[in-house]
Amino acid sequence: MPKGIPSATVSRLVIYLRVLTDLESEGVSRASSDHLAAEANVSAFQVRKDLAYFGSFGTRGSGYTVATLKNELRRILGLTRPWRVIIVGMGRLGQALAAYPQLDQYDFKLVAGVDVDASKVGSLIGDLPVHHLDDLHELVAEQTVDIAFLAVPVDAAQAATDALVRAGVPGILNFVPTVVTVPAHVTVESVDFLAGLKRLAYFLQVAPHDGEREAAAG
Amino acid sequence: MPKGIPSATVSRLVIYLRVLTDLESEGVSRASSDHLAAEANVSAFQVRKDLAYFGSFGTRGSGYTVATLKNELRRILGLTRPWRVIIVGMGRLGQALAAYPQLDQYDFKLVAGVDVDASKVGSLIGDLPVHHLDDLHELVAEQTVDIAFLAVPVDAAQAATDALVRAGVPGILNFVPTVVTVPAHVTVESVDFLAGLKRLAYFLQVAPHDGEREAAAG
DNA sequence: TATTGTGAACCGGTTCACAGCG
DNA sequence: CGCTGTGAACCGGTTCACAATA
Repeated sequence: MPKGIPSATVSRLVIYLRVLTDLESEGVSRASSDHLAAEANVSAFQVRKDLAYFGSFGTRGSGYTVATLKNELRRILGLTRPWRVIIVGMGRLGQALAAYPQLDQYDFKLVAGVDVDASKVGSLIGDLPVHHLDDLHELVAEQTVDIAFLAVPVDAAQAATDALVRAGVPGILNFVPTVVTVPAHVTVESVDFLAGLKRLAYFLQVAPHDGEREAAAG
Repeated sequence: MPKGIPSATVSRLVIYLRVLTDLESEGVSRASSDHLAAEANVSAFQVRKDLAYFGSFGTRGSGYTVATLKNELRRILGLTRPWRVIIVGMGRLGQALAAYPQLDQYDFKLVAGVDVDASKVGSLIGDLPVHHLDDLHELVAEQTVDIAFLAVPVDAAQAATDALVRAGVPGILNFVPTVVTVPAHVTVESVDFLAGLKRLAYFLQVAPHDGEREAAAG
């Protein structure tokens, strides 16, 4: 709920949630900040400080209850209610995303694909109905879309983004290796593997066989 | 060359390089830090400070020469010499990566795929020969592999990583939504779209229709 | 006694103002 | 005169030490 949370903290909360999910599936029911920290590759201070932004979830002397903390993190991250998702751009990447399992694990619900290719529009890809970009407005209104995966070619990225903004989609997960500009009321999170690859090249070049790094990533 | 460069700076250098490439293709030959800053969505101070870590590339009074600065950034980022890449895990994602164009644009050369599925090993996917994971050591030695794209299932990620480390691959671009652990002499950069998606959910939930964000991403 | 929760110190990156220079 | 390059101020996130408490 509060404001002023470092975005690095949010990234780590996502990791803690993953760790807790793993621990739970291994039957571990309690864990200390030390334990969580080791699994997440951060310091125990960091774990406690990150959690402290949102409240007190542990028991002094004995640590955290895995199931409880996991649920708190899901709640904090907004992963308890369903998010309705469309995929914009049903090329190779869009199709790979459409087939990704695990998505409904946290209530991300793929409701449709969008493309401009007449041979795709109207068909099903996987079990996703593909609509034309021109029909975006109705689609978004009817399906109350929360999030769009942007997976179009670079040249089409800004135009598709503008269309999403006009249609009222509040969140965009951008897979396109370019900067897209949106008004302040729209949230964009980027997943740019080319940028990651170039950073990697830099670190390799600067410290050949001698760099330590574990980067969070969009 | 120097040490102690903020990794955020490296991320931004990648963006500047992209901007400069765009400007060059538009026939723009000179640009000020103000101009670059606007295109990259950062402040002009930031652009100058980032560049200052590596030297002086501009001309006082008239800005930067696009072509020159672009080449400097390519050199700084290590994008002038070829990088030899293998893809580990030739599932849907691995295949999408194998087909990605633009990769050789900066001299990233896909040399092979790796999988454990007998029906894939020995075949060509796209034009990539697929080897068995057990033959990784020879493959890496023969092909002098610099970078591995890790695109295996979550359960197999750490084991595949260990194999890459043993085989002597110095850099890993990790697409798997999990934390992989490596010794200090190996560099890992992660591209985790599920993490990005969860962060997006958080920002949407915390500031419904009222969040500004432009995230860098792995 | 063990481990959390947190105010304060520390550190590093960003912002800024201006000196340096074409 | 304009724009770059940079030392210094500022700010925010991380680290730490320790008080609180089961």
